[in-house]
Amino acid sequence: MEKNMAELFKAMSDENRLKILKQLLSGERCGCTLIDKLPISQPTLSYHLKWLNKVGLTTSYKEGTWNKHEVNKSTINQMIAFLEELRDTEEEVCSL
Amino acid sequence: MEKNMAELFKAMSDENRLKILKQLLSGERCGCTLIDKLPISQPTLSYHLKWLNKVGLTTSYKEGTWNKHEVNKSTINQMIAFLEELRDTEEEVCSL
DNA sequence: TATCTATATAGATAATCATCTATATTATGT
DNA sequence: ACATAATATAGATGATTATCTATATAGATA
Repeated sequence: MEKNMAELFKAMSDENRLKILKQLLSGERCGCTLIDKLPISQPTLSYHLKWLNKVGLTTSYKEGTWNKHEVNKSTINQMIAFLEELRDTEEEVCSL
Repeated sequence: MEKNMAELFKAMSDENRLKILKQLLSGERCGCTLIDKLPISQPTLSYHLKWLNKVGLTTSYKEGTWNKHEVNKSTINQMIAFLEELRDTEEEVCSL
């Protein structure tokens, strides 16, 4: 669990992947629509979508010719929980 | 603000930087103590601390020979806020 | 079957990254 | 002034990354 946190953050460390996530959450569902609003080629989009899937930030399913993508909100919640826990880590008493 | 979110996530995308942050929050304050619990060399630690500083996740000040480091919790809060906003992005109505 | 559309894969490339060793710098204490 | 301790910098290196073009695959339809 801890182990793949770094990987989740890495998935979010790319400007285009962040845009993809945002678009997916705004209602977009398929690559062919996403691509119009991104400054990257179709193979690069495919690469990023695979990345997001691999780390569990999205899921996808085929529907005819196209792929529908969905954001896995529970993964985002995991990240939030991790950051909150990190933020609230208590300082050890008696470190001197 | 949006612009450097990706960079903040990248700062968190490294296992050793995460460990550093956690140690800092647990009360550790100087590199000489941090290094003992990390599988990296001193110059590499220096590199990571610089990274964390650069993106605003930590601040540091000299105290004699050594550097004291502190985590900037407000930056962590920014990240949490960003993720919450992302998670709660509303689906557009009438996308058909 | 031939064609069009959506997506994936292969292969190449330039840039960035994490890491090391060796050395320099800076501050303390003798 | 010298020695020690903490930290930084320089330079090198192998791995990973994001990107491209060209091509392949898969599904839908005429």
